Amino acid sequence: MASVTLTLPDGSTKEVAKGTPLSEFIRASIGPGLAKAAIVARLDETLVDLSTPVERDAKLEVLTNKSREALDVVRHDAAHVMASVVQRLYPGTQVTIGPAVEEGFYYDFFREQPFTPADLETIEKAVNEEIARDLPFVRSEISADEAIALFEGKGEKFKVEIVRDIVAKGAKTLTLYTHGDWVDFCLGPHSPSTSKIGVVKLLNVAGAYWRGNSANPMLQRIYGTAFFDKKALEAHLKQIEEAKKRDHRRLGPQLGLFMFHEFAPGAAFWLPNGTTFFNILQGSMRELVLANGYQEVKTPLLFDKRLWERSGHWGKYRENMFLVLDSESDPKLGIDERCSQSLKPMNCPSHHLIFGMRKRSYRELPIRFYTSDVLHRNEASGTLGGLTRVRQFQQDDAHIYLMESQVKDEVFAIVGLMKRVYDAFGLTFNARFSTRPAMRLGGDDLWDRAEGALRSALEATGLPWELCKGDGAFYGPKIDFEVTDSLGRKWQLCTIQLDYLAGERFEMKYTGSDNADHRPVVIHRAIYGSFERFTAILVEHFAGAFPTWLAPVQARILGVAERHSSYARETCAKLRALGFRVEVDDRNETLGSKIRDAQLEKIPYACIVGDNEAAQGSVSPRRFGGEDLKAMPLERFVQLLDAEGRVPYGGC
RNA sequence: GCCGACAUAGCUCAGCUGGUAGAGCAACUGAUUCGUAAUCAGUAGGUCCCGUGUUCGAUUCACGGUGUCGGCUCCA
Repeated sequence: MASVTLTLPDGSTKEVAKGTPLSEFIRASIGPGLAKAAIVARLDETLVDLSTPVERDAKLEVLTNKSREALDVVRHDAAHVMASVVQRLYPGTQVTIGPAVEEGFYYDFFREQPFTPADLETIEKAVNEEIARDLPFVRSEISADEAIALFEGKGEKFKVEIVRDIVAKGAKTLTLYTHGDWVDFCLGPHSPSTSKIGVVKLLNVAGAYWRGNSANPMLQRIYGTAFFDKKALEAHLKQIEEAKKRDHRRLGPQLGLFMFHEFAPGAAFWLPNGTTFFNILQGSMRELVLANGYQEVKTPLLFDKRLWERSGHWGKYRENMFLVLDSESDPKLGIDERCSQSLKPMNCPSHHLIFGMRKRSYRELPIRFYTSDVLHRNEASGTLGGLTRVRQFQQDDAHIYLMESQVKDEVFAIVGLMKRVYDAFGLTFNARFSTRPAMRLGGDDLWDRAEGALRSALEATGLPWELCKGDGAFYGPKIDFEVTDSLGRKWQLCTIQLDYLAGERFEMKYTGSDNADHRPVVIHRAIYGSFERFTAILVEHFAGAFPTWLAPVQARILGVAERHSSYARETCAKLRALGFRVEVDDRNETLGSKIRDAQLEKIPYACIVGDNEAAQGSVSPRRFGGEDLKAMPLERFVQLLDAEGRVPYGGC
């Protein structure tokens, strides 16, 4: 019998008879321990079932419950098991798809009646029973016709649609997986049997459109998660709890940062502490950009719709714009004809108008206009949520007008500013470089130059980045930055976009050294993204315990007894005069309870003042978290605040 | 916008099948004058989200609306 060679991760090689199932090979040639622990295997680059026969020379890696990819596989297993249970418990329910996702898995079902939380409990229990039954996952192949007949016979319209699509793409045979008496069409791989899954927890049920298209029927998506053992599941649930505690929607009002009201859905009220916070973000960004060649401008909030017609937004994004009704317009007309103005949803066109106010020289370039005006976008009601998705917001928005030859240096400079800002907050980030999409404007030579400039700028920064082929905007390539917060969650904050279209649309031009007119290239860029969203991320990143330079209240002076009030107030006044954000707590409460409140409000320093401090002109600061710095002269505390209170990226 | 859930005191939440609401914390008043995460006592606090309906009677049931939450779609 012919044999083939498998190369193991340690580099050793083993001969095996051709056609031997992997599981056999692992048991016989590596060890029964690993055979028992194995969940899936990687043959060369592909994940495969352990039942797969070995047909050719390959590299082999056996994945066990130590592997993240194996976890994804059993989560997919769990989705299958859940679907089988749901169809048994709720006859008539149709199945669609059910993949593993970042945190677990889901399965989309079609059923008229909604699943209730009680249903989820029932399903979860049944799923875990099914896991305990240790049913093997059995793989089989059938022809396309058989597959269609099979699912048509079951009345599974959605499955039939998927199968037909795959057949249309040229597939002749399809893979099925069966566990117990339940069968699904699926590419796999799956683990050997249900007991590999460990433990399943169902989390919630949500609506989802069939194939993600709002014109299609609404399905019910059941989200769940699976782990190899209970301990890991509990750790995960704890992590969800921790994230909940940090939720900016809860902490924001609690810390006096912001609130919402039903009279203005999607628009924040910035409370005193929040306004201070906002102003710190805004002021430090202003200092930073002004020190780096930007010019701040302010433009109207309300614009004639002709501006949006010129920019191209009126045709495509009118749905999301707040229109202003002309009071004298004819009520019989459509809304489009009755509105001639809208609140601005973005700053770019108004910056373009400033650029175009007069003839520009190449000597002036790059010109950098910075604005943090209020913007309005009429987002669909169902999408609103906290500060991350709002209708009214402000951006640290800038548009840079420059020659193509300046793009590389400019992008490099922007990334440098961004790095300074994100480093200050302890946010790590990675870049994604998006190149020309299929639908695009401009010739290949233009795109070659544009992508080349962006890429070389990125490479010059030395930051890691990944290529996203074809994800660019139709008017130019872009770089997206994704930051990772203290809980490991990723947020897409900003993009640097190259725009070759705006120059045309707004007939922008500058006179070059050749005394001829040229179109400038435009760069759209923001570092925070929006102040609202950035605030939300920072609140959750720091769990509300901001560093001294960012804290709305940097220190609170606590009198030990009421007779220390006047000294507390004097001290507070002195610190305020020096520009620090300080307040006094001279309520008739015990020191312990005042300390507790300062701690709950996450104020960086609680300064205790009593008889000793009043006599010596000192304070006894206690750091957030409990560290007692003991009595120190006020001047020393001033030095401390001064050092910690400085914005790490303010100015130059 | 779509699917589902939720909305009770400032906050966190009780309130079984319909009979006009309760706790803790916060607030207020008084006592207490205190040294690093909650001093004690008392008082007050409600359009049970809004509207309509069913009912002798609605916080509770039905319908409509608003907002919020979990998702989908969207995010120039």
